[in-house]
Amino acid sequence: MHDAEHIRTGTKGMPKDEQLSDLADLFKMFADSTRVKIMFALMENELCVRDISSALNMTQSAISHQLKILKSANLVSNRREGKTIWYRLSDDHVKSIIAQGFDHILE
Amino acid sequence: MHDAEHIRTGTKGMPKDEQLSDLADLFKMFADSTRVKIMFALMENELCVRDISSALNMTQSAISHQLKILKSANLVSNRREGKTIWYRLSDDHVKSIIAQGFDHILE
DNA sequence: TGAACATATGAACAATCATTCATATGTTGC
DNA sequence: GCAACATATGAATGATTGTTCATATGTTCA
Repeated sequence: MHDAEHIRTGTKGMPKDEQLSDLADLFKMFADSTRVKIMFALMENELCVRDISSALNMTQSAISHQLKILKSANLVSNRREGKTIWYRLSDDHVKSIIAQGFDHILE
Repeated sequence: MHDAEHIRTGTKGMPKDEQLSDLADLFKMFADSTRVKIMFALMENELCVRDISSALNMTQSAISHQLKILKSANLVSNRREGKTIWYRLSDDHVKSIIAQGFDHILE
């Protein structure tokens, strides 16, 4: 099911400190409601910064800062098309992680 | 696969603001390496505070504070047995969420 | 080239948060 | 009751971080 099945099942011992730090850093990306909203918005369509700003009713600057953070974590990618820059989720793991989180919340 | 399948697949629209905040709050619990290490340690066995303190080489107080936070989020539970208090993961979602995170990291 | 638009970025500020230190609470056995 | 042990808790502090404001970069079109 998971590449990290041995982790879910608790076998093979504790990973290295650095890996657990990386894991915490990954979850940090999902630990802010603005970033979660951005990723959620990107689940359906590619969007430009202004689309997201108005969808979340937030400043262009705030969104831009967060997109940069998400990009540095390789969770979103972008492409330029003239003046506008289109953002998208980098891969399906984002969807999986969010869905898994919802599973816990919706119980 | 998931209770929140419609989320993973991106159908049914955007959840309420409060839900996305709750989601961010959940991931906040995994966004600190100390807490991740604690949860990891609890994957195999029930442990008491002192067990965890020495396993992570951290202060009893620091661990106790984090355990309180994890407990308030219903991610860990405990039971008293004389002087010692045993902690355990509340349910398997914790393992699933961590495993999912590792899937992304280990790519 | 210059104006208009879209996005990025740096500095500053307020808020959040993890750890430490000191101390309190709770439990056991004598 | 009292000492010894196990854990919890409150206040203080240093570090991290999200947003804002002002401004810079980059692109198009006339």
